[in-house]
Formats: sequence, structure tokens, C-alpha cells
Amino acid sequence: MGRTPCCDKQGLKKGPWTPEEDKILVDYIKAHGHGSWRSLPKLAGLLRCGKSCRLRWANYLRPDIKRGPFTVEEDKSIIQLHAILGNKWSAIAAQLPGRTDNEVKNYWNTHLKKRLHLQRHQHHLLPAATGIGGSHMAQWESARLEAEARLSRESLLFSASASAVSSSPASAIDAAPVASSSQPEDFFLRIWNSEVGTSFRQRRLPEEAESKSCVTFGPQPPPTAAAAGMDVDSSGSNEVVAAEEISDEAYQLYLDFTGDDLGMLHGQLSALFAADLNDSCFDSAFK
DNA sequence: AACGTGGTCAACCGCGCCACC
DNA sequence: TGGTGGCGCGGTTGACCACGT
Repeated sequence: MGRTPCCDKQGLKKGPWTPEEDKILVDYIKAHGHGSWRSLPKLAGLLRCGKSCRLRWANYLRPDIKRGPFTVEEDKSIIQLHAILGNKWSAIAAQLPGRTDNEVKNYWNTHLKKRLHLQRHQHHLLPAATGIGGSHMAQWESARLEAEARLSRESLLFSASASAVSSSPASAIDAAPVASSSQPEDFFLRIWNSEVGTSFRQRRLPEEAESKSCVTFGPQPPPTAAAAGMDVDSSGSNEVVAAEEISDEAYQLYLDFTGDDLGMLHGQLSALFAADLNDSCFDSAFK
């Protein structure tokens, strides 16, 4: 790239923000909006680069930011979304009202990732006793691939239905064998119909137009204990509990999601996809 | 009380995407 | 159509804090 960093300019302050700087920034944005971040510091009278101002506003000063411990629901959502989206922190954060991508990223790196790794390690030590080991992780990876394939498949359905007024996206999904059944699909449909799904479709469709590749998208993070189809609303509780409890509980839910469940999902997805897709990539993903 | 260690998180950095000229 | 600049994202850093020895 070779572009000089915006903060290289002499005289610009770096490091922690002072309350005075915060006030200046908040007052200015409330009065004028942020406009061009590049020109904001000069207009507001701040000795900061625009990037620093944007970050400070987005991650700390924004009035709709939610503080405090992550809830059980948020905890589960992060794990599920990460399983589908990988390190797309902004997309994950978009599903968590009041949470920032930075906060989600930090929470993942400091709490969830460590816990998942620890749990995984423990299960590797006791594969026979738990019945959860390499094969189980392979199933999780398979589930993640299924989720990706499902989203790809549904993007085609949505595209087709957009030009055919008689069949709405909803009806296209409803007509599929999976629609009437349990929670896994509900979760993905919720994701699909959310901002994440919108973002995914926007990124995904151009790639599909020019490539037959239908299963992988972008560099893949290592598979996490993951993905397909937890009942997000199972607890119904939004209570704030200790982070340790949240993580243990959430992870345990994933461990409780057994191979049988994955097999069921696999069958449903195969039924949904197989009728219209004969690409080798589909076969390789599910065989 | 002093020091070491590990955890947390705000902030920075570098890069890629995209709009505009 | 290629160059440029702005913005946003993900990865990383380092200051701060809590806790243990």
C-alpha cells in the first residue's frame, strides 16, 4: 500500500484519551455529526488523528454502547456467530445491540477462545470417556460447512425468488423439508434474515456469480467448537451472571449438541440442497 | 510492603475495500 | 482506467489492575 499512516503527523497526540478530549469530541459530534473523520479533529479542535477520533467514538463514547458483563444470550450468540462467520467481529457485534466489535473481539480472545481451547484439550485427553474427540470436532467442522453451504444455497433461492413474484423467499424456505422442524434451522434463518445475513449475501453473491465454488468463502479460521443450530432462546434468561459461569454454560450447551443432532441436521440440509445442486463442491462438503 | 505474574481492555497499526476524480 | 484518499476491519500492543507469593 505505502500510504503514510494518518497519525504520523507531528503534533498529533496518541495514547489514552482525557475526559476533556472526550467532552470535546462528544460535544462536536452531537452538534455537527462526525462528518468526515479526517477533518473532524481540526474542526473540533482536537490534536488527534481522525482515525483515533472514530475509534474513540465507536468503541467508547457512542451513547448506545452497552457496558457491563456479557449475558448468557450474548455469550451463546458470539460462539455461534463466530462458528459461522469466523473473525468477522463487526458482523458479530452487529447482532449484539450495544456491543462493539472491539469489545466482542476482546471478549472472545480473553474469555471464550481460551475456554474453548481448554475444554477441547480436556476432551482430547478423554476421548473414550466422553465420546467427544477428533471425530466430534470433525462433525462440528462439517456443521460449519453445512451452514456455509446452506447460506450459499439460500442466497440462490433468494435471488431466484426476487425475480419470481409468486414465490417469496419465505415461501422458498418454507417449501423446503427443513422448514417445519426444529431449532437449528430457526437459528440460521434468523441469522440469514438479520444484518449478518444481509452482509453475507452482499459479499457472497458477487463471488457466486463468477465462481462455481459454493462452499468456502474467504480464508477460513481454524474450526471452532461450533455452530449449527443451538437454540438461542432456550434459557429465556437475560440475566447477568459471572463470566466464568456464562462461558462454562455456553460451552457445555455445545458439547451437549451431540453427533445425532448433527446427523439430523446433515440429513435435512442434504434434502434441501441436493435437489438443485449437483456441484462437486457440494458433494465434497457433505460426503 | 514489595515484587512478580497473569488478565483485561483501550488504543494503535497496517491493510484492504471502495468511492471519487 | 488508474491513482488517490477516506473509511472500516482485524490483529496486536502496552498500560493498568488484581492477585498471589
